Amino acid sequence: MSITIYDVAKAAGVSMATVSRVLNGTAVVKEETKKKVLDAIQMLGYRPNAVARGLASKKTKTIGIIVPDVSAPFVAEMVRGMEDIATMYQYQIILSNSDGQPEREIDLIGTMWEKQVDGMLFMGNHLTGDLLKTFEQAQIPVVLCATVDPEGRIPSVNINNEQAAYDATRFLIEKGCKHIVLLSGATDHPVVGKPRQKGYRKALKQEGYQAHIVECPTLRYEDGLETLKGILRDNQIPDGIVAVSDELGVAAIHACLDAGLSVPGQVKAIAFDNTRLASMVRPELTTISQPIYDMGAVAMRFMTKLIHDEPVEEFSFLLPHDLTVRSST
Amino acid sequence: MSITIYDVAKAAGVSMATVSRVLNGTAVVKEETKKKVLDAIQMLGYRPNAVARGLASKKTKTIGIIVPDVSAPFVAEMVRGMEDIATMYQYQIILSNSDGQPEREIDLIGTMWEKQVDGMLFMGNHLTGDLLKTFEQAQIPVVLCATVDPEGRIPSVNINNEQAAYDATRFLIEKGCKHIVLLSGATDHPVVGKPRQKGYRKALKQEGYQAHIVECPTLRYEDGLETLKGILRDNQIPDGIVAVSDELGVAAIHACLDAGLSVPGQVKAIAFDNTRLASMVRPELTTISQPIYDMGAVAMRFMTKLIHDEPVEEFSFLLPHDLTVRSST
DNA sequence: CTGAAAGCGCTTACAG
DNA sequence: CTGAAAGCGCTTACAG
Repeated sequence: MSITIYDVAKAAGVSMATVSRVLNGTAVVKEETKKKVLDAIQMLGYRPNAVARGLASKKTKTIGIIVPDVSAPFVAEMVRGMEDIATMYQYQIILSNSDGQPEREIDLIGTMWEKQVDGMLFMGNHLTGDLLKTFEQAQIPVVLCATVDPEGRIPSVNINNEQAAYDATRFLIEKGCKHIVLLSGATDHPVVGKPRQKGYRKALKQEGYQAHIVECPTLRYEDGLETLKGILRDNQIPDGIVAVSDELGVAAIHACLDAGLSVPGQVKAIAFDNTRLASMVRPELTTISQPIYDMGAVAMRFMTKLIHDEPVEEFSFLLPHDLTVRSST
Repeated sequence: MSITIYDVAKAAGVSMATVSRVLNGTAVVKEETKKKVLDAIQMLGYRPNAVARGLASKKTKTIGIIVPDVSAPFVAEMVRGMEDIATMYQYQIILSNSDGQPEREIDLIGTMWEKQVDGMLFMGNHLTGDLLKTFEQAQIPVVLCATVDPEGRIPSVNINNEQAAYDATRFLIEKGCKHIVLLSGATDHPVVGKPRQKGYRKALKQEGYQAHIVECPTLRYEDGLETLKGILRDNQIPDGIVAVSDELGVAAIHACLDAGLSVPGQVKAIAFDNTRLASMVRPELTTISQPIYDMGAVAMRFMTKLIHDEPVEEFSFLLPHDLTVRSST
């Protein structure tokens, strides 16, 4: 049998309510009584049962996090940011991977709901109607991270993707590139698709250059390599490449080098994210630096505000991005 | 107010106990009654409160995971393996980062204990006495992952690090290398230190070659680069490098290239882990492939066995490693 | 400042 | 096959 609040109360010669009060600091307790309680706790090695507390107080001090895949570096770093802030506010996290599958996402929301999480952080692709409905049913605060709700119904933390893509493209233009390919994610993707294509197009249009958008099935290196090889094989050799992830950017560099093209001499490459990978290639990758860790941290901080009913000014956060220039451009 | 089991019971015209039984399948329920209950659940959109269930049943269906840092690719992939198996067995995970700090590790164990996790998966460095004592107090199953207990008191999942280091070194020797440097972790580290140094030494000794071990403060790229530059600057140019992580391996390649040495022409490099990074460099990195995902999966699978008191044969798992040959050797 | 008691939403012997 | 009731270990009005 483990030690309960009852044992502590008995040992200290007070009521359970009093023990609870010193534990939670929910009311003033005479200094002397407090000391007796603390001593008893110490002596017995008592640890409060958070599950019982959760049932009684209807607050579990845990936040659910749903992401497509923790093993992706971008996601892992974001989760780290979330976790650090959660710890700071004495919350723990329940983490689940959805692989971006809508049914799984809904499933996970349900399970977390059953676990009575105090809030949920969500990273995904499209916000389907079913998803929104499930969030609504769960009746707990939700914050999106690196995920946009085109209709702004749910608070979210992102960068300005359109502007970032514009900046990246513009940078290549200023370096003298005229035939710039965009290695894009799925066109209908609300983060790595549409808005970045828009920013890219805008920059080209200003110069009257032709757009050349290629969708990659995923943002992973292997797919990037494949896609790029296809482009180079068709002899549509660009002089600039904007890739929507560092992995695609590295793939771009390698595909060019493998084809005998010099980087940044003949082809310049710029990417998105500034994960650690960007500096682990030669030439090192110029990239739009996203504050990935901060995005997770801000999302979690915002969550704590929502949970504690603190006043909030903003609703959709757009964190600043930056251009980290290295030797691939 | 949310819907409780009481509401369902009333709607179905049965007792709470019966609802509980159909929910958990803990006893046979007449087909007709069952249907009534299921209909009521459906109609009301009832979801059982897992916290209340946890309090009553003393099982929370959650596993605590403590790792140094999820944002490290090795760790992230391992965690993914854990999570997938947990999902398979209907468990959820609480994830925390310790940054390898002993006090923090002990703290986290305490918090997870309060949360009544059914078991804990632990990845860390040294198993201090305090740590072991805390595990013991918590009275729940613990499994180590990519972490060794030199005295075998706690079940664990690893590869045979000594053998792996031997294999890597031997491979370079067979490729003709005579001056092989080991880019090692801290010498007293029970995973990336001692055992790998031992395997390395053994392989060299067989040939009568001289050992040259250099400790890196961390296993990260930046430190590897720094360390390697020091070695090359001292004009102690090796013809082979064994690095204990892929990041160090990539650093080795780049340091050599930057110093005008050809890889694998003048210097051959081999590393550990086979994370995705290994194939994202040129030349691609030859590396000891660790079944990272599987290590996490096996550890979690073993945990489910411990929790359910299934008979277990083994205690310390040594998963097979492999040598993935690429172009850096 | 402190205590007695109800209640959080389940599970689980115990009866029948 | 099903129900009534105790109990899991806390918190929280309510009294005093």
